[in-house]
Amino acid sequence: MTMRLEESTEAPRGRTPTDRLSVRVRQVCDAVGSFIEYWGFKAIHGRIWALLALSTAPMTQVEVADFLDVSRSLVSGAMAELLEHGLVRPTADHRNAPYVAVVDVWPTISDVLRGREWMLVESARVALEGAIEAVEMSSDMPPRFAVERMRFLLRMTEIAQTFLRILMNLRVPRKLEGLGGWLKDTAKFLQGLAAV
Amino acid sequence: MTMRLEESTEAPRGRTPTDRLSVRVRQVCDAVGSFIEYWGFKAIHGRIWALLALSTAPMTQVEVADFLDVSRSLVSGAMAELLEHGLVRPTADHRNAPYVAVVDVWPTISDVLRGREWMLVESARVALEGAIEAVEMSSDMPPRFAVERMRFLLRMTEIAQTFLRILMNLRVPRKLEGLGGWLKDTAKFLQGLAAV
DNA sequence: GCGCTTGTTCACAACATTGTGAACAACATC
DNA sequence: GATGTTGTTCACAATGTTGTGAACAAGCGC
Repeated sequence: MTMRLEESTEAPRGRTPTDRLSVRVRQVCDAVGSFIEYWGFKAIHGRIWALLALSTAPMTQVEVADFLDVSRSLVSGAMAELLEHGLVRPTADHRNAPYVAVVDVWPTISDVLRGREWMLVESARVALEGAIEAVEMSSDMPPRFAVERMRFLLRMTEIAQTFLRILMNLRVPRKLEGLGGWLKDTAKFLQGLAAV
Repeated sequence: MTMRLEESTEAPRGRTPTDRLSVRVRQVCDAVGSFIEYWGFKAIHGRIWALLALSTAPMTQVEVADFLDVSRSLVSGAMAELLEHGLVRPTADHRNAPYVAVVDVWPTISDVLRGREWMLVESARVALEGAIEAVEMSSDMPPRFAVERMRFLLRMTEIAQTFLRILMNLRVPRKLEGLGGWLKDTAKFLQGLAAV
């Protein structure tokens, strides 16, 4: 992963707007891009989504490409993927309809957790089960591998799966006021745990 | 990120052990590697750590390289980084002391959260503040960018920081029994939230 | 139809990442 | 010391990722 925290000082290529506000907005897009990149998407997805989320009007791919100073081909591909994930929506169903951001991103995060994280934990769990079985078969003396360590890790994968299952079913409040209370409860609870 | 869920069927290069148990253990190492790769480390880190964690005896770099079927140079570099992160420990302080895994990985996870995630959120927050200021300066009519959207996102970054702060101070129980109760409490709480 | 804009596709360039092998340095043992 | 083993470093190959530009397709307005 490349950390792109510094803003770019390169000369813009063409119709890229350079007024104070646009520059600031582009910085936000870059920051969201870096953030989202860390979570398994590509930076360009976050940049496009952030721009659409901040724009008052729907935007075409050309407008997005110009604003973000990237090629139209890059926007085209990324937009198709955003659409697939339901993170972006065309404002009509004809070809050239401009796009808006879908602000409620939780369903997508939930999908990502289900799709990737679950698979990773599950394959670790299966591998551990296989290894435990193999240890019990073998009659190494002295034993090369610690079966109780394996059982510990196996238990950890099961715990992780429990967590993921719960997270996947979690309903995060959509509105900010609801979220505030939700956050407060959760924070208080976690702080209690921190004191253990 | 490359998903390496299938096990390798290539012919081993040299002294790589191929008995049933070793193959299973190697599968576990690969699974842990894939998992940890997703969390911002390299797969090789996870593989080495898992191997040391499962091994009953401390291992030298050569033994690790042979078992995992990779070059010594790769192990050397990765081991240095693991040491730096405190995920691995030499069993003595002379040069050729074999290594063992540090099982308590929470401090490192905490460091990662502080180091990367915090920076990412913080730079987004700063960028948003800048953009909000720029909007208030400008007198666009009609406005091109939605300042209330920005405020919403700003609030989200602050919430994320609250969470991260709490997580960073969190004490996760070291022992499995303690962890069981901890997990149970947390799960119950989260399930409560899910019902909101 | 014709021109113009928009979106898509694809081959490729630029770059980053991961792992290798060979040369070397640091030790241990004889 | 000589010898062998272990760990480190570095230039590099192999591969993957990200973004480009040009060619093309699909619409829209005339």
